[in-house]
Amino acid sequence: MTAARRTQQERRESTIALLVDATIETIAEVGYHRASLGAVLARAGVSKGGLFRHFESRLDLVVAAAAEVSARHLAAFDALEEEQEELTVEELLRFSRAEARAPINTVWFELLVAARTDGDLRARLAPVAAQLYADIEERALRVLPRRSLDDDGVRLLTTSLLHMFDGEAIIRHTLPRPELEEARLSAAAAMVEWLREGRPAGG
Amino acid sequence: MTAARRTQQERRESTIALLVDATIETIAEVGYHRASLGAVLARAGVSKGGLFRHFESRLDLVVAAAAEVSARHLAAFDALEEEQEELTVEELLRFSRAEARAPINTVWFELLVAARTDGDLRARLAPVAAQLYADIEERALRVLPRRSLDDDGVRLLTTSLLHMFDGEAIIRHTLPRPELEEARLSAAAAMVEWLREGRPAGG
DNA sequence: CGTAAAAGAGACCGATCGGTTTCTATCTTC
DNA sequence: GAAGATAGAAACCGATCGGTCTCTTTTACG
Repeated sequence: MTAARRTQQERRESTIALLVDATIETIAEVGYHRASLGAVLARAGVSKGGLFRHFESRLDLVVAAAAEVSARHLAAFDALEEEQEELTVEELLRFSRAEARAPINTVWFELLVAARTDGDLRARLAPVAAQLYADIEERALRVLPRRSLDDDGVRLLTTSLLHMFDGEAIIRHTLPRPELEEARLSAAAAMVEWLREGRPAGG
Repeated sequence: MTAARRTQQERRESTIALLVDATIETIAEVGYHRASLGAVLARAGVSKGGLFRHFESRLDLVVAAAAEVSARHLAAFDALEEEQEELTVEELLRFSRAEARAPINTVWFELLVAARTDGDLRARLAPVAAQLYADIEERALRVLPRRSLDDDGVRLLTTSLLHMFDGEAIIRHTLPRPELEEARLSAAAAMVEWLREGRPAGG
């Protein structure tokens, strides 16, 4: 049972991918503070020696996981956009909410919350977060046809809704409120429709 | 240098208060997963024996801290309400945002995020969260005069704004965006004013 | 092939974790 | 005051943490 011969680069990249995937899954499953190297390594089927060959520290590994989560968010959106030419506001909001609730996004929360009290993590996470939001807002500007909303308005609206869905997603694990959540999505969709079309007067 | 004589009840309650306060401060400062018993005890100036006399486990201590955080939120609102008879919408929103950003509220986030992956914590936290939201919504219903918004509408609006401020507060530590945040508060205030007064048509 | 470099396995390290146990100090009750 | 109960201090426990070190396996290159 000899393993297929691989180049060093292939070996390297596949091990790194195993580790990053396992890190995301482990954090999603047991949380950041319980996602020990031991737990990650067991899941990845890699040894400590293998890990520290490619990552200088647990922090490095975790930052790589954050970048991967970020990339997957964007890829999910791009896939949606590709398979459906015209997206309604409600479809956009349902997608955003689903992403906020997705298991990989819990990794994002875990890291953001941990970053508050961990200067090193915060410093490393900041550029990843900045790039993610820039990419999200770029897509929002592209995909949301509108009459009376300028670019800054779209950015404000987009980030406000993301924050709302994020906040909802966090507490929902402990205090779910299905009726409120459904009403919230409908109300948000109505509001966005109304804002983009140009309100009758004042505001 | 003999200590003043205290009853057992006084000793007990003051020690418990020391521990709960220290737990809140420690979680706020270093996060949930680094708020070890050692760190809490050092801050409280209490020994391990003293802690385990009153709390069965770290979980018990942490749940007591959550309840205290919840009580302080409500007390802060009640104090605001008392010192100012008429509250404008903007004042209400600024208060809500300030509470979402307050150090003690970071304790709340830490626990909510940890609760997702910790069934015991989640089970213990759920009733505390349910009571807190019930109390918040009760106050919202009392304090928000309105024409065209029913009670469910107020609940939806209140929780949606809280979620938004919570989401903003979380990412703000890593990715602050002061201009957006200020615009967000203004826009939210305008929206609430408009909703409570009764919109001209449709929606 | 042989040799050097890269990748990976796993024993090992000191520190720290939550929790237990033992013993002392303080308070209550009579 | 003495006796019993409550509160608190601190040594101690096994487990686990992130990280290092040494050694083996796999690939690269002549």
